[in-house]
Amino acid sequence: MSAVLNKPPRWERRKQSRPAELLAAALDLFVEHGFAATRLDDVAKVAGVSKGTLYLYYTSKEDLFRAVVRQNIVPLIDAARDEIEQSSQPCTVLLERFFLEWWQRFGATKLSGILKLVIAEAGNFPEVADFFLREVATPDRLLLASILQRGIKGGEFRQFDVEAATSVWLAPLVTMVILKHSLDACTVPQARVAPQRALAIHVQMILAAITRPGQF
Amino acid sequence: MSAVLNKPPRWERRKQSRPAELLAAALDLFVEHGFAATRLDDVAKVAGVSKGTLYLYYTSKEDLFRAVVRQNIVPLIDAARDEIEQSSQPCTVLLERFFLEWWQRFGATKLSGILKLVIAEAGNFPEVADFFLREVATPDRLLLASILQRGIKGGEFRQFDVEAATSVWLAPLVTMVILKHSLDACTVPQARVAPQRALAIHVQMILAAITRPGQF
DNA sequence: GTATAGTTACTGACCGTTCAGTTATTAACT
DNA sequence: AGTTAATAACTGAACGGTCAGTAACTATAC
Repeated sequence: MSAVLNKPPRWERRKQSRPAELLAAALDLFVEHGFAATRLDDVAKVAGVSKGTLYLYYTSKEDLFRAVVRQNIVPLIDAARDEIEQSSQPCTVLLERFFLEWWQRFGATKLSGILKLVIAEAGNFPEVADFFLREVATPDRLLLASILQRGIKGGEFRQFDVEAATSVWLAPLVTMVILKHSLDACTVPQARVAPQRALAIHVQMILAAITRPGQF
Repeated sequence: MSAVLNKPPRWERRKQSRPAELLAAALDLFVEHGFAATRLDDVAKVAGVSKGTLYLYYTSKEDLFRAVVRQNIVPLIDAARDEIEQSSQPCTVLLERFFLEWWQRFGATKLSGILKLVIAEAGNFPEVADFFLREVATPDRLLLASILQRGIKGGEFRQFDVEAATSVWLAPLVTMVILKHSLDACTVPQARVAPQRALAIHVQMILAAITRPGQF
């Protein structure tokens, strides 16, 4: 009669780990379905809690989204900024690394789905787009610009319109991300150039265009 | 008392013109808000009818969308195909015209908002994306491919992987369209290269890469 | 006066958000 | 150690608003 049944509790209190688990679930679902089409019910279910719990930690869907970006993407930019500022490598090398690691650490991962989401839904959620521009896109452009500026100041690169160049040269990365998360993901297999190869050519063209001849 | 008040009718029966008016309204709203976020109530209101009337002419939201594409975009492709088949101009000229007129007749107009919509919502509405690929994207790629093939056969162009090239060379057009309809439209004015100039360089690079030296 | 283009009112599903109530956990007091 | 009171993490039903689609009705035009 008095056997210790020791039934497991219906749930546990894990205040420490809930936020991270919710963010992980939210990241996956936002990437898969976008902002509007992601249901908070589903986020909660994937995180193993009820929807009410989600609201204990985040005040709204948008708040949840901001937290996802701050946890997953903003640190990437901060780390990159540190590396660039610390580094004493030639700017040609810094520039190549910028593009290659942008793709490796961001473009090729599911994180890039967030960029696609923002671009796709900017019109319907302007505050979300504003937030992303402020905390991610603009800092990212400034990072690239800082490398270019340094290269010009140090004489490695010739002089040119840095602001325009950053926009233009980031565009191919954005395209690759968008295709990866839209048409590529859903239908007929399209003939596509491998990202690595496209990147290599991109960098090669840029360097050919701005490196001072005979430098070093 | 018996003054002829001559009150105007509360509405008119205009079976002929309703469909076109509904399509025009739908095009504008789809371009502005996307597929999911466009309300059929609003489409009807802009067209000057009630939502019930919309359902007299189109069986569903998706049906309405297909009609918008068939009325506005498919004819562009058919017209282009005719022009290309009829034309006896050199393929270098045909190729340049393909890109310039792609932009003029489609990219620069609000029609390109439909392409952005499809890319943005392909994941959530796979049937819509499939339809668009079948009736627009693939025929468009084949159009470009046909010019390239003809150029190769006629000796104007050297031999190369036409299928891969079409995908790659359409990508910049797609990027320009997407940027025009997302971040560009909503926030901080970004430094951007004018589409015309980007196109000119794009064409120039392609021709430099594939024209047989000394041809003509 | 009748066929039908058109309207209006409705249904049912969906989803972000809230909150009253429930349960695991901790602390306090025997 | 065992009982109990207090706390706070968590649940899930319900609310309020939205919207695609439907159906019952009405005015128009011939």
